[in-house]
Amino acid sequence: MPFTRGEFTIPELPEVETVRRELEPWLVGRTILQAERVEAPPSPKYASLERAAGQRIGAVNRRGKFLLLPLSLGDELVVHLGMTGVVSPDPPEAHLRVKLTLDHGPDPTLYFCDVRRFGRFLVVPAGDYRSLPTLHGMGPEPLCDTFTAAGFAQALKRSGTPIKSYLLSQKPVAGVGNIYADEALWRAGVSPLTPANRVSVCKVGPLCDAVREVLAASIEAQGTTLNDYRTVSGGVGSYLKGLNVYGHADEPCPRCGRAICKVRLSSRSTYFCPRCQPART
DNA sequence: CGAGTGCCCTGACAGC
DNA sequence: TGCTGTCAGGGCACTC
Repeated sequence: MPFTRGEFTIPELPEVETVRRELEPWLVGRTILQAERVEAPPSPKYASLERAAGQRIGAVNRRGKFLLLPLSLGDELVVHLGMTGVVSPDPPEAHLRVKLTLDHGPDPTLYFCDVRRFGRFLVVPAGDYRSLPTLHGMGPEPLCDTFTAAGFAQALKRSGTPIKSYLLSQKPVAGVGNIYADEALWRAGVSPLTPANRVSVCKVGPLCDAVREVLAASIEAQGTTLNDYRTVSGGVGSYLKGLNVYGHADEPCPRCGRAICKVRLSSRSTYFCPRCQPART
């Protein structure tokens, strides 16, 4: 689900999945004739991009917030939208970073626009994610059967870092961003500051469920929000309405009425209810 | 090696 | 009006 701030939409996992579904029918089977870096200096974020030329796109997959496009000559195109990345068949007015020329067919040019340059658009040997440590060490997909309470419990034992920080690392489960981490922890009644390996046993299952529910609900709301976003800026309100704690500092907790607290954790804004999410060991 | 910090990058916005 | 400072955050380099 997109989180709209001003004119920008922060891509969360559901939006990346939406992008994947849009790219699939467009790109699968097409051959990349040319891959160019535009308005961007050489950078690891666009590593080996030119290797994509001459290769056919075999699929459009997703892992967490990464898009993975296996190519015909043994490489893989890795795309991360970062904060402001947009993939489109139409040229952007500014901030164009990558241009892919495709073989014959509709919409023969793919433009990657990224205002804040947090995104990536690079080529690696297929499955070789050593240059992308987060992808390399990524946990199970939250909406797949591979994400289980038992496995989640095992993962949480491996770290003493605050549970929210650990969720953001993508290691215990893939695709949880700052907003969803706060919302899931609130739903489960777990303090974001609790060390991962001290989350009480009886809370692991609920937190596992909360992660799934928050992401599933956001996917459900995606269409509506996208429509609003396209029409005007109404998408902001409709999405924010669905959030219980994120962005609601000093407002009453929807569950107990106590004021929502805002703190900095891992250089991220963190919102929680001190009553519903007590810090206990 | 785990944990913590700060950088990247740009635009919106508040305050003076 | 126009300038300055602050905020936003996914991933990763760096330090301890």
